[in-house]
Amino acid sequence: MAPPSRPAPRNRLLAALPPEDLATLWPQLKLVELPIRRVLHAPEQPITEIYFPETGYVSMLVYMEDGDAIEVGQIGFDGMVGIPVVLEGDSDGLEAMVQHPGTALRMSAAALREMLESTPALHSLLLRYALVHHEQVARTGACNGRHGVAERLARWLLMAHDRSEGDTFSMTQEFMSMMLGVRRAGVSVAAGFLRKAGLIHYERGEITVTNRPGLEAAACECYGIVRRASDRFHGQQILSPQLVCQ
Amino acid sequence: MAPPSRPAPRNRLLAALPPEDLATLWPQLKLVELPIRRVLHAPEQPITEIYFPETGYVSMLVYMEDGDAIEVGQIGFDGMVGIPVVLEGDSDGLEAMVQHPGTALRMSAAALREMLESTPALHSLLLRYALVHHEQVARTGACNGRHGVAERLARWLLMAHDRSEGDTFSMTQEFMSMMLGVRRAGVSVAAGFLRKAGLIHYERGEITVTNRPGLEAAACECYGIVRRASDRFHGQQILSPQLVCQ
DNA sequence: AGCTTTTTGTGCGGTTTCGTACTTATATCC
DNA sequence: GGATATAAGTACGAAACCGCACAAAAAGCT
Repeated sequence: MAPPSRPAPRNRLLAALPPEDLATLWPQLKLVELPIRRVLHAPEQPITEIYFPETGYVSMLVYMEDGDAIEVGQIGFDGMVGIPVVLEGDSDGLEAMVQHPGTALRMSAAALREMLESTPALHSLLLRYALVHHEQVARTGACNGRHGVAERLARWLLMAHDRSEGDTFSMTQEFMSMMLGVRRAGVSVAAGFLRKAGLIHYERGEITVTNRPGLEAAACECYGIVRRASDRFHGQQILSPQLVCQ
Repeated sequence: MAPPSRPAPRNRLLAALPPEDLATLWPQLKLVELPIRRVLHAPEQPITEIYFPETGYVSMLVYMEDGDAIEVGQIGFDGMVGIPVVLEGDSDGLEAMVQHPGTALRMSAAALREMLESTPALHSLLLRYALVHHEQVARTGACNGRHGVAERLARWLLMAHDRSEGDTFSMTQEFMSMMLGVRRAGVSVAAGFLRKAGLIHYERGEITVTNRPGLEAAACECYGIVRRASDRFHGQQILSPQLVCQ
């Protein structure tokens, strides 16, 4: 787990940095594993490490009094985990939990704070990312209030697909029901609907997207809106095939 | 509408600035009216003016394809309208609409951008405010997904009460139903429930909070969580009576 | 092989909310 | 004063979702 060698990082924020800034940042970064369900940041706890995912992704969760949680955002290789540090805070009320295992480049929050002061391009980039993420959270919250389970499930699967490597990823219905804030039985019915329509295939925790355009049609508008905002931010860089729209 | 004379502003962000920074900022600020339903920022449109409300407050709204909207945040004298500018963006996907009329100190986005560079205390303050607001939006979104209409209405009334001057404010059920993203008939029933419980009184668009502790008990936990996060941010400054917890 | 655990499908009654519509009461306008 | 517009209460069938429970199938463990 020594500092990785020098090829361009998969993380799109790091990849968007000017080469000289990336070189300055590099010694601070350490390649770490993101094991499934690992909590990277707990609610109201000081954030000491920040993460730039390379593969896999992280869910931002709000916990309710009754112990139930609901997802309000996802962060994969398109973002960073630890936005409160960029906003000069120590913590926030959200939990950051690994949902799809993978790897990330990690650095200490203290080192990031220093870097932000000395590296204007990094500061600007992360602030603008914070804005894009804020839009994602706002839209997700609105979607929670107004769209049905099947539409939201389709949207959620598309978001997970975007941040996965292939068309298949591990995910139980129990987990999905937690993310969407609904009953597992509700997910079972909605997922059955999507499967009968030939959009997805799944079996004991392994989900495969078999018809992505169809899934996009089944999802609510919120998927496309958040996705386009993210694409606009990341600009016209070369994207992985499944991240290219339509 | 010339620059106002020099007493401490009601806006808590401005009031929290070091006096010398406030003095620098002052010439840029202009006292303006916030007429009800005025759209300060439209979705995806460049933000040219930012606002520090003194009285009244602004709703942050997400619009759906079908034209319906839902509120994801409120900004009153505890905040600023125009967070995307602080995050080095031009716009976001939200609409900022005046919900309770009042006044604000306004400045151009361009002037703010300059100030942010030359005034570290302002920059830091507004970034930390952006974080608090982000928490509010995240929690509101989670609340939309998991709590019922009556609980959310109680929460919403408390938030409106916090940002109003007295115990009475203007608000039709039609408007509330839009904010909560539910039917007007649903608000009618929920509001009737709160009235029968003696918590509020209302009549043709005039709502009065008659039992605030009772209303707090009727609301979901989300009110207190967001409120405490805001109080923590604003620190131990002297608060207006109705903003003091319990 | 036999047991346990995990994952998924399904059913059912109850509750909430929706969509829509109709009614009543109060302002406002001419 | 009468017409019109606005605000609010209510009703009712339909739909979505909940809580719960049980069954079946697959995977893992001893």
